[in-house]
Amino acid sequence: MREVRLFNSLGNKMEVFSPIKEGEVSFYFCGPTVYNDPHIGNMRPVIVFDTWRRLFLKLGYKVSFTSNYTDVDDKIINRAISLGITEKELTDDVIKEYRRLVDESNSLQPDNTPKPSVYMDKIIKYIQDLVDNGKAYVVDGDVYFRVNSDKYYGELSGNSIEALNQGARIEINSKKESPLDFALWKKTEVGIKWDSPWSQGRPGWHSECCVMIDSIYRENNGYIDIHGGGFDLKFPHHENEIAQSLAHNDNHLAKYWLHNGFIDVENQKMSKSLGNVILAKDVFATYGAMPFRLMLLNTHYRAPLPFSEKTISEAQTQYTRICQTLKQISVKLQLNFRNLEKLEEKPIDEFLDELCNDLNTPNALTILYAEIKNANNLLRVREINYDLLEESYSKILQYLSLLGIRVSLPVLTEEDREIFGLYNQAKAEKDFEKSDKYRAILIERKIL
RNA sequence: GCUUCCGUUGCCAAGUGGUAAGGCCAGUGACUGCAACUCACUUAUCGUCGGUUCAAAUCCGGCCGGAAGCUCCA
Repeated sequence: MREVRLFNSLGNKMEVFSPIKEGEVSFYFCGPTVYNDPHIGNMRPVIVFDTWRRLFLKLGYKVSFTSNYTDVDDKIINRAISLGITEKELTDDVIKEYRRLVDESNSLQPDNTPKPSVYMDKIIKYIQDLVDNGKAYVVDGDVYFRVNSDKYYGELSGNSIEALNQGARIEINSKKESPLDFALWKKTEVGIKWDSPWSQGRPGWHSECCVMIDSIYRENNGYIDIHGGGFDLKFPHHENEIAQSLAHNDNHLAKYWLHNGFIDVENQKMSKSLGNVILAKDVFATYGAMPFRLMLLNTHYRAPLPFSEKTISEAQTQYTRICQTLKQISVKLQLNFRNLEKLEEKPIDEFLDELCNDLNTPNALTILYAEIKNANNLLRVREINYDLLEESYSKILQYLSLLGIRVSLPVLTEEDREIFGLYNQAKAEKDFEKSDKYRAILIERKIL
């Protein structure tokens, strides 16, 4: 199998991918907290990790892809209260919208989409295990993880317990043994809560992913190949996940940790407090989901991505050109009675090499553009070489499929072919009035 | 303060030791009945100072500038 290199945040270096189980990839990325309309930043991991997924599938791996919806959270409770609806009504709505956006971005839906609310028994059991083995302790109905019990703590983020202690802010919560300890369970008064051995309350955010992975991938002792998420999740979220997994299963939860960069707006992180949040549905409606996806792939997934009117409309231009060329090829091939249903898949090694190098989509796109140019050159000559054109077409379609860029192409009917013939004939006879008429029809049918 | 990362042409963006990919915009030219599309050509020595090296955008150090994390956040 082709070698895949990926940058492992755990260790901060490039590594050759070697799956836990031959030929299989278990993949998890931290999904959204479903309390609000997803913004464009939420879509970056969706699209980035979907592209990774497509690559592994193409290479012949059996991929198990999981992404959670965090449906238990203070923000959810607060918003539900302010809207006067239940938490479930709110999260169901947001999940529905999120799934729609995933579809629209041409990302494959995950194989599993666990939610903490339905894993509550397992979460409680998991926390109890940590209490039992001394890695966690109970105070006043809260349960905290004992960070000092983990001598490797800080491995992922490059922090050390000493350094973190220095930088720690003054803690309001003095119940904890150490300011670095984090909550596994919190006793609560307000909002949805569950019974537990310690109190009525809710689990901490850091435990949820651990438990769901532990549960879904139990046969692997809760150890998966790849865990992804945004850069900001590295610390403390992922650090804490690793700490729990080490304490519970004696493994690092995932062999490879992948982190995608942020989308910046006006050179700053997009955040609610800055008031620069841009909703995915708005961008999709204005510019289209495919240009948005293309814009993301224009930049390497680990790099920050500046979002602006300029970057998105540039991607729109690029997308339009790709579509235009592809449509022209498709029509030409159909007029030549080529069977587009059963295209022979031409090798695309060069392209795969780029993606296999830590998903270098910018370089992969360079290859795509070269092929587009090649196709355009094939199209503009008088005597078209249909074999070469078909080969080019096959490659471009494969490229786009790997990148998850969807293009809608016309399927010619008998009538279409006829009109096309008449159009060409009129043009040859220099009857431009007639040819303009046919051209208008062809344009209306989205063939030209 | 501590941790992580970044600084490449007008804009976006690859390249991470062997002499600067690609895209957008712009300009020139070509094709064309008109329009659209398309094609060809043109445009940077890599924040800065110093070091290592036969050779550095690429490694090391200082400085300047920017972002993120340390607190809910993709």
